[in-house]
Amino acid sequence: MRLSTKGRYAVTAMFDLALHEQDGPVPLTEISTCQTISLSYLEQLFAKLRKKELVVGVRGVGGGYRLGRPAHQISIADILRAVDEKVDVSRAAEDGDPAQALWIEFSEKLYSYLDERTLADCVDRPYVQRITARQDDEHGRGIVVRQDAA
Amino acid sequence: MRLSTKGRYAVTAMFDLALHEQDGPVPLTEISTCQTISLSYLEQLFAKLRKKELVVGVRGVGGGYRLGRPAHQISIADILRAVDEKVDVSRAAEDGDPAQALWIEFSEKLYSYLDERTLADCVDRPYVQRITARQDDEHGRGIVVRQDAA
DNA sequence: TGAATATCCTACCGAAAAAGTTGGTTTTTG
DNA sequence: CAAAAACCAACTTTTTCGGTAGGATATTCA
Repeated sequence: MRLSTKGRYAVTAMFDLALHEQDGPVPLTEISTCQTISLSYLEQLFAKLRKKELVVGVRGVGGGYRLGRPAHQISIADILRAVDEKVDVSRAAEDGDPAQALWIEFSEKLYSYLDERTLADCVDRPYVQRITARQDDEHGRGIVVRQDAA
Repeated sequence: MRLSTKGRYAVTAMFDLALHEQDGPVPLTEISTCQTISLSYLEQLFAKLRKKELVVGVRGVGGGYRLGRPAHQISIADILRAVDEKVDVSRAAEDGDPAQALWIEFSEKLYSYLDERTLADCVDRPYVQRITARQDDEHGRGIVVRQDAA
């Protein structure tokens, strides 16, 4: 189990894709500038996400990335596992140490918790829908904070 | 938020202390040999735990470490925060990016989940079943997907 | 008193991971 | 063709992880 800034980058990027799911593919340049992550680092993360089929790349002008499957079928744990590729929760399950056994028990609970949390759970809420609705009417999507919505 | 082998070391060590709470202080040499972690690395971790008053050191022969307070008052999140000392969950809360906002929302839920899991919960099972039964109507896995509770 | 046990403390080290950089190539659209 | 984008690989820098080394201090017990 691992959860660091790397995982946060991946999850927030996936949030972004989920938020703009109906607007066609989201280019990484947008996420990069919007979230101050280097483009190439994002590319490396998305290579892993694509390998796990959590995202689909669309090449060429107007391309970008889309979700690999519906948002309610992608859990946070899926995303973390994809970018970490270190799922050895049970490093020493057999040595009979009680404290180790308790850790395994705990981490399994944590995983099942993270497996229950889908992108749809996190994104589909009225508050966010209102925020993004303002952005989506414009095709630009560059700067997030607008002064007026004319 | 960060969760890696470092956090696991700290948590399992704290499990150990909680398990032997009534047997007097537990020396780090014991945890070290029992769990194949280097003594000095453990000492470094416990320096941080002691700074946050999660443990109390007892010097001299027959010494070791005891819990700093009752097991039901120490959460897993407490332990992780102590050894990570990087609690900047809200790295850019104000820049208005919806995806970032969603991450903050999510990580706060995760933290509150980890804050409810105390050492006592993990070590002393029957006691905990009562606690968690109070939290979510469904007993068992402790899956808290809904957050309607005000 | 002195030896043994243990916490406490500081500095340093090597390996690994994280994060970013550079410099491309393909694919697609206009 | 030019621009926008995914794709790809090699590289560098920075940080963290886990460990090593060498102590100092406190306590117990013979």
